[in-house]
This record gives sequence, C-alpha cells and structure tokens, in this order.
Amino acid sequence: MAKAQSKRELILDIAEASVLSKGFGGTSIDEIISAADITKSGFFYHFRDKNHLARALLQRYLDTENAILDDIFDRARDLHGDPLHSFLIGLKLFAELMEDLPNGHPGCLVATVAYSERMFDQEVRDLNRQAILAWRERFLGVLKEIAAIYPPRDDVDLMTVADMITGTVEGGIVLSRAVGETAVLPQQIVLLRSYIRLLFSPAL
Amino acid sequence: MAKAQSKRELILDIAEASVLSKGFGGTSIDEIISAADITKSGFFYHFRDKNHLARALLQRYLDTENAILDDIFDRARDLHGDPLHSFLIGLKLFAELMEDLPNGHPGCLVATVAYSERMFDQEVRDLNRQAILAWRERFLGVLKEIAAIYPPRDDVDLMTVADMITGTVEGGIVLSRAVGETAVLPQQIVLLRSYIRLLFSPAL
DNA sequence: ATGACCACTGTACCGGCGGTCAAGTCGCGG
DNA sequence: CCGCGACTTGACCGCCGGTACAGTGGTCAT
Repeated sequence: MAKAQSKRELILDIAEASVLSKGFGGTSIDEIISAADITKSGFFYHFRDKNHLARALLQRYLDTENAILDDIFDRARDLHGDPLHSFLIGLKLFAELMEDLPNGHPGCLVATVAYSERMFDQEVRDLNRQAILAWRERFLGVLKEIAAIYPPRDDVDLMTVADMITGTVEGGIVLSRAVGETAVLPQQIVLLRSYIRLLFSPAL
Repeated sequence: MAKAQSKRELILDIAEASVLSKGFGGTSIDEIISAADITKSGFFYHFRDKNHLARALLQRYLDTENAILDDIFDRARDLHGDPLHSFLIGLKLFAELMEDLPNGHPGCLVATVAYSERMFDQEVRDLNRQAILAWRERFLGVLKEIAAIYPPRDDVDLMTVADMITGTVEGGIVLSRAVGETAVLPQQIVLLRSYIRLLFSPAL
C-alpha cells in the first residue's frame, strides 16, 4: 500500500483494503470518508456512486497486477532464453514474491467482483471478464512457445493450462485466507510449477 | 436448490442464492423476507441476527458438500480397488457432476466467507477454517494411500497436493463465474486429474 | 488583480437497511 | 383447553447510499 499522493488515491487505497476484507457490499462510504478524513460531498466529487468507485478500484488493481506480471516474466526471460526454463523461473519468482508478503496476499479484486456480480453494472463485469481473458492469452502465448519445443506429455488443452495459472493463484488466495496460513499460496504456485515441469519435460 | 420444507429452510435457500450472487454484505434481510413471504419479525424469530444466518448458511452448505464428496469418492472406491485409479475415477465423476450443472456452479460459500472475513464473528471464521482443514485431511489420506503404492515422480509435499484439490475447485469457480463460461470449472478438474495421473503413474 | 477552475466543505434531506421491542394470532399435540 | 412453536403487526432507532446545491480556499493564466 503505497502512500497516497492525492485524496482520490487515498480513497482508493482505503476502499481497496476494506473491500478485500469485508466485501463490496460490506464496505460503507461513511467508513471510507472518515478514514480518509474527507466529507461525503468530497467523496461524491471524485466518484459519482459506488459503482464508479468499483470501476476505478478494479481498473487500478488490474493495471498494477499486470505491471507486476510483466516485470516478473520479463526478468525471467532475461535470465534464461529457453521458454520453458524461463517460465519456470518466472513462476519461482512469483512464488517468492507471494512468500515475501508479510501478511499474506491481501486478496484479488477479480474474485470479489466475481462473487458479487449482481452488485455491479455490466461495465464492471465486462472489465473483470476481460482481465481474466487477458491473463488467459498472456499465459497461452508462453505455453504455445513451450509446446512448440517440448511436446506435452499428456494430451492437454493449452488454454485450460493457461487458465490453471490464474486459477491456482485465485484458489491459493482463497485457501490462504480461509485457513490463515500465508504459506499456502506460494506453495500452490510452486506445485503448479512442478506440474508445468512434469508436463513439458522430456523424461525427467 | 431443493424445495423448502419449512420457512427456515426457505429463508436459507433464498439467502444462499443471494449471498452467492451479491455477497453477504450486499444481501439485505428485507429482500430475503419479501422473497420468502415472511415478516421481519418472522426472520428474527429464526435467526438472532445476520451472523447467525451466516453460520446456519455455512453449516448447511458444508454438510451438503461433504455428503456429495462422500458419495462420489465412495462410488469411485466401489468401481476400482486401487487407490490411484479410484481417485482418478472420483475426479472424473466430480468433473462430470460440475459439467452437468445447467447454469454452472452457483459458487462456494467458503470463498465468500474468506473474502468477507471482517463481516463475521470468530465462530463463522473458525467454521470456515475447519472446513478447509477437513478437506485437506480428506484428500491427504487418499494421497498417502496412493503414494505408498506409487512413489510420486516429483518431490512434492502431499499436504500441498491435497490443498491443490480444494484450490483447483475454488479457483475454477472464480474463473468460471468471472468469464461466464461454465465449462472452465470441469476443465480445471480434468486438468488436475491429469497432474495427479502424471505425478503418480510409473512411466506413462 | 482578477477571474476561472479545481478540489473540496457544509448542510439539509430522502428512503432503505439492520436490528429491537412488545403484544398478539393461529394451528396442533397432549 | 392449555401450552407451545411459528409466526404477524406495528412502532421505533440509527446507519448507510445517494441527491442537491450553495460556498470556500488555493492555484494559475491573462
């Protein structure tokens, strides 16, 4: 949670933390404005209503997450030219990043939106959908490169494998939070890495 | 969603559907009581407050889910004596069950509780935690049986593999809902099955 | 210096929602 | 016919999302 440079960013910071711990419907504007030391009118100056807050929240979240993913997998590319090995390094870096979060992963807004669909307008739901589809394409691209060199050992659909990357993270976050063990998420990513290695490695 | 035999069950049916589509904080008692054709006092006769509703909701959900899992993996046991093959059959049956849901999986209450932690008292959070831990133990038992016969091909922690079963389902549900493709969840389960097979099969 | 604009504040109001309270109703089994 | 479980009636409270609109202090270009 970086220091807010403007009231608008401060509102988003506070709202994000609250939404991830209480859900969107459980987050009150009154609570946000008192924490941000702003008036109700001040809040509605920045966001027309709660739906606009949700959209800004989700958009900002997706931008930062995608920047992190770009960074990790770009660095992994620099460390190894081979697509399989570079991807495995990327997953390891990702797991380490998740492990270094002191209080565990704060939660994924995509999941909260998915579990409160009927609270949002079509625009927010579409944004959420496009985010998942973008991750699917991102990982599918890498997996196709890998499969071109290393034929998969099992007859799997690469798109489903791409979804598994996102799904493992989403599932790992739910588990981590529910049991209160921050280690669960990084462990799940490492296990996913084991599957990818097993799937594409020629006779380990 | 079976037909309610009592007003109490009817309230739980309506509340469950609403909580899974709008979140707990987004579900209003007024909305539940008008759908259940009951008065507000009638609602509070059955549940002292929203927290007690949450507890009853979660408890009932866990009981039915565990009964379904018992049924599936018991049937799989009957179909094949070998623990690995029986587990693989169980996962297939599970995937088929998820595929046959006409509108996709309605969502998992464990995930909604995990993503609205601060809305509930300690009792509800503990119930949620115990549910995940019970699934961990359930699958860990099976995996230990399998590993005793088929040594895993990769040096994995079986508890983490057990968590992966639960995590795949939770992640698969989030993805399915977010992209609006009911097929994603069953696909993820089938892919998990591919990993289990790959992990334990002696040189496929 | 002045005026326009940005980022807010102040105040008053609305209906919905979670929750409380006390008293009453209706059917059913003992 | 009495008691009990499963509700209803109706009045009330304070919080919350949202609306409306007039006002204010600082910054910046002219």
